[in-house]
Amino acid sequence: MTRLLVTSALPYANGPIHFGHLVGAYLPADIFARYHRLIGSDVLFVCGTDEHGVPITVNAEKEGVGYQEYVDRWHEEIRGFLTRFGVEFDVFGQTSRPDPHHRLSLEFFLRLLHNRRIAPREVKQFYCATCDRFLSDRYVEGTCYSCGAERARGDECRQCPTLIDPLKLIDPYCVTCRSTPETRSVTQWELLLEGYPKRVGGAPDDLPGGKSLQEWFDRFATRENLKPNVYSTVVTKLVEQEKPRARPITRNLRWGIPLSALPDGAVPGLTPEEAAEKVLYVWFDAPIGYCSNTILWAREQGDEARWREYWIRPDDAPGDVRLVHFLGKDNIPFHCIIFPAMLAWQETDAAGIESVEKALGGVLGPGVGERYVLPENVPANEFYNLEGRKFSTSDRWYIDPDEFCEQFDPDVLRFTLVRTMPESADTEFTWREFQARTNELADAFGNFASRVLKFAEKYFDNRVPAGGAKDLLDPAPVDEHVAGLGAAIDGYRLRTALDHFVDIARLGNKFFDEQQPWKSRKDDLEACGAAIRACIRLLPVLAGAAWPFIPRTAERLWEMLGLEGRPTWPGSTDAAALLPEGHLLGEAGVLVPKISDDVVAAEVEKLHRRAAEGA
RNA sequence: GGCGGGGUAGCUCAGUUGGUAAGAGCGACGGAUUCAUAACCCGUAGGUCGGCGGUUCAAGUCCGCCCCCCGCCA
Repeated sequence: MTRLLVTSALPYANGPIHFGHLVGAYLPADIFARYHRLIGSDVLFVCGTDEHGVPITVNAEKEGVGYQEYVDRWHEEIRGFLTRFGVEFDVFGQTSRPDPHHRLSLEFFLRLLHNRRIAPREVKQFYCATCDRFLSDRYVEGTCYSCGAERARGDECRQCPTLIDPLKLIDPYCVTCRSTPETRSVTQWELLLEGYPKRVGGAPDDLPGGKSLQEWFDRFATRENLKPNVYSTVVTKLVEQEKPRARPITRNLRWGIPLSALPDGAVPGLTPEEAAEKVLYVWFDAPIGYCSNTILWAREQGDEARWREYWIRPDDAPGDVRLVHFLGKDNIPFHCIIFPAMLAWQETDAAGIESVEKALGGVLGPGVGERYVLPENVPANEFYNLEGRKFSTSDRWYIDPDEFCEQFDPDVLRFTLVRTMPESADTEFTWREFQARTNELADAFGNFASRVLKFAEKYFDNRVPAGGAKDLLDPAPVDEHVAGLGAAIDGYRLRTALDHFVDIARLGNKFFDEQQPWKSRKDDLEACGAAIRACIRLLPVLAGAAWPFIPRTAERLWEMLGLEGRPTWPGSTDAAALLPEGHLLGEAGVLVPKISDDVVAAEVEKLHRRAAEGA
C-alpha cells in the first residue's frame, strides 16, 4: 500500500504563530492527513518546532532566560495553539534534542562531506573581543551605508529597504556590549548546490545521489505536478534564472548543533578549537527535523526502525511513499531545492557508510547509504492577511487565539480559513467574512441537521422512521460530490473540496423542501417517514465529508445520530446499515451557532483598539 | 529597475490542456414555504473577463505592448 508522509513547515520557536501560519501550512496538512486517515491510508503527519538560530538567542538573552528554557516554552505555546485548532500530528518534536535530531543532522553533514557536496571556505565576519564571540548579522548594528540611518541592523536597515551587508556598516557596534567589533577571517563549510538539476531531462552529475536527484526533479518540477505558484517560483525563478549556489551550513554560534560532537579529525581542516565554536546553520538542521521527528515517533511506537518505512525507499520503487510538504510560499526554495538535494545526496558508498559509523560511533539508523524518499509535492500557499494588513505581533495587529476560542468554535475558523485559503493568491481574514462563512455553515449544514433531527424527534419518536418507499433520495449526485471532494483534497484543492461538501448539504435541503414532509406527515405518514429517513441517512455522509475540515463538529453530529466512534468516509459507509429503521437517535441540538452583527462589530473594534494602543 | 503573483457580476472569488450563448457564494430584489438556527427552496437583476493590438475557424484562456495593486530581489 502507498504510504503518505505529510509534513507541515516546522514553526520557529521564537514567538506566537497566527492564523496565517495555520491556514498556510498546518490546516491544509491536517485536512489532507485526516482525509487519508479516514479513507484508510497509511499516513504519518510529522511536525515539530525549529529551535536553533540567532533570533532565538537574541530574544532569550533579552529576556534573560536560557536558550533551552526559551524554546521549550515556545514549543509548548505553539503546540497548544495548533492543538486548540484541531491540528493533530502523529508527532511534534523539537530540533534542540540531541537524540535523535542532533545525531541525525551530523550524519547528514558527514555524508554530504564524504560525497563532496560540502566544502570549506574562508569568509570574513565580525568578532567582538569583549563578548568573545563572532557576531552574526543580528548581533551587529551601525549606520546604514545606503540611507544614513542610525541603528541599522546587520541584516536589514530600519529605514530603507536595503538588505545590509554587515561588513559595510558605518561605525558598527556589538548590540550586546556596544563595543566596536573587529573583522576576522573564519572558515565555514558550504553546501555546494551547483550540482542541482539545471532543467527537466538534464544530465545528472557523477557524484553520489546525482542521478536520483535528477530523476526526482524530472517528475517533480513539471507544470502538471506542481501548483502554478510553486512551479513558477521553483523552475522559472530559482532554477532557470538564479541558479542554486553554495550556501554556508556552519556558523560560529553557541546555540545549535555543535560540531564539537564529532570526534577530532572527522571533518578535515576543522581543528578542535574551531569545532568548539561552530554549530550547523539553523536552516540546514531544521528540515532534517522531519526525519528525526519521525524517528521520535517510531521510538514512541516501540520500534525505532519503523521510521525507515516512511523515509527510506527500496532501490527501484520511487513512488512507494508520497512525501508531501505543506508550507507557506516563503519556504518554497528550501523544500523544493535545498532539502531534496540534501536528501538525495545522502546516498553513498561503502566508504561513506564506514566513515559515518566511525565518526558517530555506530550509525544512528540503518538508513545510512540508502536512498531517502524525495517529495512528491510541495503544495505551498500564498500569504494570509488580516483586515487588509499583515498579521504582526509587534504592531499588535493580530487576533488572540485564547480570546478567540472563548467566543467561537475553532471549527468555524477552520471552515472560514479553507473558504478563503490563499491557494493561488494572497487573501485575507476579515471578521465580516468570518461571520458570513460561519453563518453559511450554520445555515446550509447545521440547520439541515437540525431540521431533520428535530423532525424525527417530534414526529417519529426520535427514531429512524420505518416503512414507505425506498431510495427516495437519488444517491448519484451525492456520490459524485463525495468522489469529487476526495479527489480535490488529494489534489491539494481544498477550497474546491469544501464546495463539494456544502453542495451535499444543499442537495439535502433541496430534497427536504421537495418532499414537504411537514405536509405529508398529516396525510401520508409512510411517505413522510421515507423522506425523513432518507435525510437522516444523508447525515452520516455529511459527517464523514465534514470530518477532515471540521472534525469536532462532525463528531458532534455523529453523536446526535446516536452513533458510536468517529465518522467514517462516506464512500465506505453504508448509511442504511448504520442507521437501520428504528435506530434510536441521539439528542438533537444546534450544531453550528450563528454569529450576530454586534459580536462581529465588537471584534473589529477590539482589533483596532489594540493596534492603536500599541502605537 | 528585475522577477513573480494578481487585476472576471456591488463584495469575496472559481474558471484544468483555447471551443457548448461567461460561473459560484454572499449582498440586492421578487416569489414559494413554515419542519428548522428569521433557516431552507425557486426565480430576477448585474460583467466591453484592467487597456490596446496580434495569432486562430474560435481567447478570460496563447503572444506583444501599456496601466494599476501586492510580494520578493536589486
